[in-house]
Amino acid sequence: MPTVIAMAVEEKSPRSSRDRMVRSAALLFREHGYSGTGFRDVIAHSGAPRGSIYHHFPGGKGQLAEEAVRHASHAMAVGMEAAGGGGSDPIAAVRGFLGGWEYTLERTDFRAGCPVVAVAVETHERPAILAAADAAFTRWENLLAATLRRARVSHARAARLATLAVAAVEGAVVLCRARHDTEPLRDVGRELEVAIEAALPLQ
Amino acid sequence: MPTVIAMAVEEKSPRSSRDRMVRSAALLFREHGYSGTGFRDVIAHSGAPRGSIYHHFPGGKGQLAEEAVRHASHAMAVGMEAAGGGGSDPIAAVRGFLGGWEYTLERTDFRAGCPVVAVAVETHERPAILAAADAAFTRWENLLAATLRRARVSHARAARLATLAVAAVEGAVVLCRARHDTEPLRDVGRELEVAIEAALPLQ
Amino acid sequence: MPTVIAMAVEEKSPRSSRDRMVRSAALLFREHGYSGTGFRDVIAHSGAPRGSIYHHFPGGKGQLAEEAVRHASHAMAVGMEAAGGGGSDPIAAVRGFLGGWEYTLERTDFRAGCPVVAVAVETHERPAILAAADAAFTRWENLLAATLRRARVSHARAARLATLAVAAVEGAVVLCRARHDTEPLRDVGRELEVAIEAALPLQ
Amino acid sequence: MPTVIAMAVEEKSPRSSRDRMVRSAALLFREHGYSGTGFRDVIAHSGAPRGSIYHHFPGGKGQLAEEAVRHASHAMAVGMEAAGGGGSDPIAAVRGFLGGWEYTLERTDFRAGCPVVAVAVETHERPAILAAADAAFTRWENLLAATLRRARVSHARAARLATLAVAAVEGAVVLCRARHDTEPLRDVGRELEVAIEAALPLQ
DNA sequence: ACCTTCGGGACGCCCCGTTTGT
DNA sequence: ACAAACGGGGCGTCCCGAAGGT
Repeated sequence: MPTVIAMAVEEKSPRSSRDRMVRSAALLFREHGYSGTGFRDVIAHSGAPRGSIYHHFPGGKGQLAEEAVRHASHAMAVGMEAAGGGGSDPIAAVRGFLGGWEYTLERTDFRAGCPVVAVAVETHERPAILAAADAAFTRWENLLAATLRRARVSHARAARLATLAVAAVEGAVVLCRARHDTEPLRDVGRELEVAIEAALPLQ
Repeated sequence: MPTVIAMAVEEKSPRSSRDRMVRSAALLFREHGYSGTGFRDVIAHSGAPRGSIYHHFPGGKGQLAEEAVRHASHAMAVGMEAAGGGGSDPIAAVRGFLGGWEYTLERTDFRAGCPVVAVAVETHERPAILAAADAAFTRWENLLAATLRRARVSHARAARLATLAVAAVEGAVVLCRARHDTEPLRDVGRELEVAIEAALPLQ
Repeated sequence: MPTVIAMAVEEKSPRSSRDRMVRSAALLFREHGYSGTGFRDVIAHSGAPRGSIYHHFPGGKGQLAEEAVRHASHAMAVGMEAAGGGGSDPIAAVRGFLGGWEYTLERTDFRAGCPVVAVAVETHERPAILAAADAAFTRWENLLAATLRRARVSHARAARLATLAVAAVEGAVVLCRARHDTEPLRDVGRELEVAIEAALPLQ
Repeated sequence: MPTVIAMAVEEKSPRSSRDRMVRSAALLFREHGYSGTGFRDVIAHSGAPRGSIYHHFPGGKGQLAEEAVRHASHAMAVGMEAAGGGGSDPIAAVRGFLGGWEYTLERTDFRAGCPVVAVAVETHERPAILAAADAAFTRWENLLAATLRRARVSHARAARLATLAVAAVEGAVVLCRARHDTEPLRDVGRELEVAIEAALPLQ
């Protein structure tokens, strides 16, 4: 149910002013990237007061990005688990991961990609930003790898396949934005399913 | 021969002041992204005169990015062809593609990624920029797909596998930058090889 | 005894949180001026709690500055009296005044000047700040003038010489900071002594 | 002729946009100090365009301050020479120096002091700012010292008296601003004259 | 009484991508 | 082919309240 995943990322009910800023940052980063998103944009999008930024994020934009990445990481993980990430069907798990992006791309007319990737493609002074991005990717890989292992794929193979899936889907999202078409994501999905089925033990 | 590829991207002998700006833009985009790279940086890196920008690029920063993407697209394609992209060994072709990135990542201590991805993750007013990125990805896919077809993989399957390869490698480069480690790229490479071999017809 | 004077300004044992803020403000003003010193700096330097500012100083930064000037005025006056300002040797009194600054300049590597001057060179909305500065200068002049009168210098002459001394020493402190050298202060001291001796009645 | 001096500082006919910025900076620094004067104020006062600042002063505010100090230094020196600084009457030279400030203070209702002092009372990252202030003070001292030497005062004594005069006048300007009265300046002037006359050789 | 959280608009300096004159 | 000049926005920080906890 891709909608569920996307909702986990996008529709989380706004709570505090601070949370809204983090969520807005994630939403804006995935469209305009880190450098392309200004505090001004975050303020306008979240409706948060301007003077509160430094109060909530003394570490400045870097800290905001760090938390936005963690927020996106968590939201996606929750969505993946809801889509079967806790079970033993790796195909379903990958479909959930992939479907979430397909939904997001179409819903935003290919303006939005993955905020974690958007932050990770820029060199940052603050290494914690990249560390948060790494943690996000690793978490998603672990979710998929666990599903594969539950389907009796070997530990090492499961890890590699999970890395392949995360990398391929994230890469495909970029291709889709450039092509203004979800075909790359669907093609990647089909081949990932083939690769996973081939890795499953007989019966 | 990764070195050959990387050289094709990085060491192309500078010719005109205009070419140097395009090349510098590509080198800077892959580190700091589109918005994170200013004209000032391009000027400083290329040594070109300040006032020449709008003489050479009346379309402004967007035009420069467009040409930088085309430049990177071409350089990478040349490198891939040199690494076996013209032959009938798809494994070698993928290894060439992948090895180029591994070399670049390590040489720059993971500061540099793919300039095409860096440009594609931001929404642009000028659609031609994304079109150029799409053309780059498509060209690389076509190179790999042609190799697969020459190895007797069906047309449709070859296209999908090529898309998987480009998406997975580009995604893995992002993962590697976040992890400060080339392991994701190597894992992706191993699984891509497995998938390709499984797709080849029996002898 | 210059050390005594400086101690009176700098080492006064901290009492209440409020007093520490006033003292910190004086110490920071003499280095960075009024506009160059923010509440943030005062908080950090004094260790006072952030939310207490407007409890203790409802008049805001202006009130803090006013009290800082009064604090500095008093501390300097105490030091001058300790150095002979209560006696009948004007030369000793001037030496005490001057020596205090020489000590402060050297101890801070010429980063710190007179906080009263630092506040007086800026136009303020709140006139009470300048009034406090005027009171400080006047108090110091009166101390020196009283010593001169006790040495039998006429009332009017004593007042003028005291003004000269205060003005010259304060001006010399500024010159010393610019020159990163105490020579101007020493030169001014020598000439002030000559002028005072010339003003003393024979025998 | 104090008016002449003040005109040299204040009424210099504006030439380039850049010169107007430097002049405005000097005029604003003398009222609000270095930190109290923002680029916005300089822009508004000079009428210069905002975007030109970084073009004309790549060194930022520090460079602007440096040049403003040099501008003030030169203007004052020109005024002093016009008021007798080139002759052999030290009393006239001091009167010219002092009268310029008296005129400025009254004309601005004691809002304006010496821009060089205003800059020198703050600690600066850029040491060149303080160096420029030192050069200004030294230049003025040398002008007065030369006059004293021409009146046959010994080299060393002339230097010390010149330092006393510059320090006392600059200090007195600060006192006058605090007191909102030119009396300190007049008192200092009388005592400086006495001291200088005492230093002159008998006919 | 004392202190904290949170908020609030304005402005700090710097630098951006661009246009205007040669 | 280039330098000068331009207006707007970058992030960070300013000084100051409002509301509430202890």
